[in-house]
This record gives sequence, structure tokens and C-alpha cells, in this order.
Amino acid sequence: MRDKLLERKSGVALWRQIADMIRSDIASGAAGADGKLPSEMKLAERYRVNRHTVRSAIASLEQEGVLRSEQGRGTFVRRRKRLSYPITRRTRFSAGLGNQAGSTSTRMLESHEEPASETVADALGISAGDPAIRLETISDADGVPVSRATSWFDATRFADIRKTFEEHASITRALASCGVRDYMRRSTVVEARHASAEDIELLGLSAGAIVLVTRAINVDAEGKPVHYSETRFAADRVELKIDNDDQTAPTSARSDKGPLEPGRHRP
Amino acid sequence: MRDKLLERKSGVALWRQIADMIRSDIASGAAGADGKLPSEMKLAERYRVNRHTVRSAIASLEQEGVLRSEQGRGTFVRRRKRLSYPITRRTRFSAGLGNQAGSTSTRMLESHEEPASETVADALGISAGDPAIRLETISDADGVPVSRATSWFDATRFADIRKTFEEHASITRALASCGVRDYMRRSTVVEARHASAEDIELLGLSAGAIVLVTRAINVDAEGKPVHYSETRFAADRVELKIDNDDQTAPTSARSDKGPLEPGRHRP
DNA sequence: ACAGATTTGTGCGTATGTATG
DNA sequence: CCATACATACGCACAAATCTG
Repeated sequence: MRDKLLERKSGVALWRQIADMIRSDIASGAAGADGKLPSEMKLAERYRVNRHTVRSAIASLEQEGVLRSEQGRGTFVRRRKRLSYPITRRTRFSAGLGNQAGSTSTRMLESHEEPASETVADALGISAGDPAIRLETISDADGVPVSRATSWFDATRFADIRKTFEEHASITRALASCGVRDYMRRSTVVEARHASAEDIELLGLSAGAIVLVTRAINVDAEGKPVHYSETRFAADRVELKIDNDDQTAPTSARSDKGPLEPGRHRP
Repeated sequence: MRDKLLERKSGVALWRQIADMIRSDIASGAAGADGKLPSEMKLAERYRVNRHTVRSAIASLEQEGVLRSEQGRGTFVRRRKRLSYPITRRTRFSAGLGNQAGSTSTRMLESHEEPASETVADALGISAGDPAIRLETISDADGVPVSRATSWFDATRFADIRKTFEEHASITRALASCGVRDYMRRSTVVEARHASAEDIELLGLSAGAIVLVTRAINVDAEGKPVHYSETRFAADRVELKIDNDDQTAPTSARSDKGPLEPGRHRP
């Protein structure tokens, strides 16, 4: 809420700039602490625009489900707390959000075998052009889409991954069915960009929305890559939390320890 | 480069949507691999717009310094690789980017003492309303602004932090001057949002640009918080790399090792 | 119950920006 | 460069719903 300067003829409509500001003010807790937004007139003065322009911004946020206006009463924030998604050695979708959402689910959109690109091959420790299986999934928390992931597996080792995922609706359990008793995250790269039209459609975002993108490599107990993923999180619904003190069994110091037994995992 | 669908009346002009796509395609390496963009006519066909519209997009990217057009030859990418900023227990700005950029620098914009907000107090382990020192900095790599940070320190313990930062132009060295021989990152929260007008101005971004935001807590050898920061990275210039296998001396096991000397930091 | 103030909803005319051909 | 169409932004006015004294 610190700044109110808008840019004209910047290629971004004023109403959209205002909508973006209000949305991020809400997400950061700076606006509508009491659930009520300032009146349209006050907002118009603050941003130094016409009331119509503020109304366009509000209309767009109503469409998104962020705000709700009532004639004669005011404009109110629809409460929606941002989820905190932990990035640890033991990153798991359901377990990570389990305590913040009532229900979580992941479903498959599509799956195909395809030759591995340079990037994918590098991540999975195979050769470019080797067969890989691509798995497109989307994940919900409390019925709201949260993230969309593209996963790749070594087709030689995980020929059945599509079938086992369909059975279990979980990558962790699908890998377990394929003989991977446990896996750990080796590295995560985070970037942010505008959502593609496809992600806007599937995640139910609005034009110009932002996605947090993670590219992750998961390895088995022997340190061999089993799963490479690119996940797009709706940036206005999720933040990533990195525990730099993460003390869960490190992969590199574990070869002398043998594989982890089920049940040793932290809750 | 997967998607080419543009949205009309989305509040974002077509030329800007196209400019955003081209910019992110360049950042992700999907476009202009050979340094040359497709011709304006080809781009117009791909995005299904008039050539005028493509030209507006290109003009805007030329202004930004991303592209360079030459009459009769074509449009070329000005090389600018995305920096990879490591998030580890031992996160340090200069050391982290040192091998990717020729020079890095951090300078102070402003500093004030102010009562700690709830969030800041919680992070620093003090009480809300206790005096805190806020330090606004901006960091460059090879002369290009990369990130803008707001840091907070316990004013009781680090009364001189402003002066020592001015002397050393580095938070690590400023803290060292205040008796903190070493510090470690405890946690990092990552989110993404549209850049504020102020950050657009100071980081030299374009309207509608995205910033990656990290909120980090750094602790001393005894595990006591010494530094809380909120850093905004220009999302089209930087990605964050998390090494989930990070084996740098964990804070919990480091009191017996003594402080690190300058230059001992890993490359 | 009432009047007046506040707030959102709606209509219309006009000027400028954006996109096409 | 022009003509055309539509989206955006503004200013003013007034209606409808709600709150306050």
C-alpha cells in the first residue's frame, strides 16, 4: 500500500494497475484488514482517477472472486488466506498443505511418452532423445486449483507410471508402486512469470496473473533421479516456504545408512 | 513458447502481451536461440495481429534494451542471461552471484529507526513496538539493478548498523563490524507479485513487471535472529536456486567450528 | 418513522489510446 | 499516412440501497 503512482500509456490499463495493487494489498494484509475496502470515491482520490476507473478495477476483482460489492454498504474482501507451500528435502503436495486445507487432491490431465529434451534428460540422468513419460497434473486445495505440474519420468524404469498414477492419484504412491520406497528432493529452482493462456484457463486465473514456477529434481535412496517436475503455482494463492535449517535425512549422507523404512518419515 | 493465445479487453494491450511473451521466451531460452527474432510478418501471423502491433511490442523491448532492430537485417536479442541466485544456509549476495557477474555492488537508499511491526518483531525475536532499524538497499550485477531489499535489525543490539553499512557497503561486513562473526539463514519465504511503482522506478522495470519476493530470517552462531529482510528480485533477470541437499555448516552444529574467514566462502 | 449523508449502480457525452486494413 | 472500430478514461448527473442521528 506504500505507493500510488500509476503510469498512463504504459500498455497496461489504469483499471488493471489499480486492480493489481488492490489484489496484492489484500494478499499482503495491507488492505481491508477489517474486511471493508475504502469507498469508491476515496479510492478514486487516492489513485487520482475517475470513479468509473476504480469501478472497473473492482468489477474485475469481483469477477475473480477477490471482492464482493453491496449497494449502499460498500465493497468487502472475500477472505482467502494464502497457502504456504513448504519446500524441503521431503516435499510432498498433500502432506505440505495438509494442515492448511481441509482437502487436497491431484488429478491427471494428460500423459504421453516422448523423447527427452536436453533439459529433461539432464535432470533425469538419461540421454537426450531417450524415452521419457510426461505427466500433466493439476492440484486442488479445498476445491480451488492451486498448482499445475508437468512431471517427467524415465520411461525405461517407470513404464507403468501412468497406470499407477491413475490408480493412486498421487505421485508419491505411484512411485512407491513402481518400487521407489522413498525419494528426496535434490534441488529446486524458483522463477516467476506471467501465466500462460493454458494455465490461466486451468487454474482459473485472470489475464495478466502471475505464476510461481518451481523446477525440481527428486532422487531415490541411492541418489538416482526418479522425477523431474515443473510446477506452476497461482502466485496470489500460494507462497513457498523454504526451511534452510531442514534437518530431514539428507540424501548425500545417507548411502551408508540404507534406505529409509516407512514410518520413519516425519509426519 | 507453447502458447500464442492473446486476450482482448483484458486490460492489457495486445502489444504489451506480445512484448511480455517475447521477453519471457528470451529469458527461458525458447526464442532467439540464434540471436535473431522471426520477422515482423512471421510474428504478426503467429500472434494473429497486425504487423503494427508487433512493431509496438518490439519498439517497447528495444526501449528496455532487450532487443535491437536493424533495418533490412532483422531484430536481434541483446544477450542477457538470467542470473541464478542461490538460496542456502549461507546466502550472501555478492558470493552468490560472484561467478555469474563481473561485478556486484550494493548501495543504501535510506535508513531509519522505527518501531518494529508485529511481523518484524516476530522475526527478530523482539517485541512489537521495540526500536528497529530499517535499511533500504539496492543491488546491481554488472551495473544492472537486480534486487531491492528492505532489511530490519534490532536497534538495541545494532545501533551502529547504518554507519557500518555505509563504510562497508555490505550487510555481511556491516554485521561483522557489529560483532556478528558469522550468520546463517534460518528460513526463506518466496512469493511473487506485480512490482510496485517504486520498485519499477528503482529497478528499471516496465509497467506490469513481476518481482520475486523473499522474506528471510538470518541468525547468528547462537541461533539468535540478527537480520530480517524482504527482497524484491526482478523476475525477468533472476531465478532462485534452492539446494535442498545444502550441506554448509548447519547452524545447530556449528558452534564448535568457529567463524568463517573472508574468502573461505564457497565460490 | 423520518431526513440527510454515504455508498454503490447506471446512463450519456466526449476525448484519447489501441488495433486493423 | 489515412480512415474506421473499439477499448479506455473522464466528468457529470441521478437512481437505489444502506447507515446515522
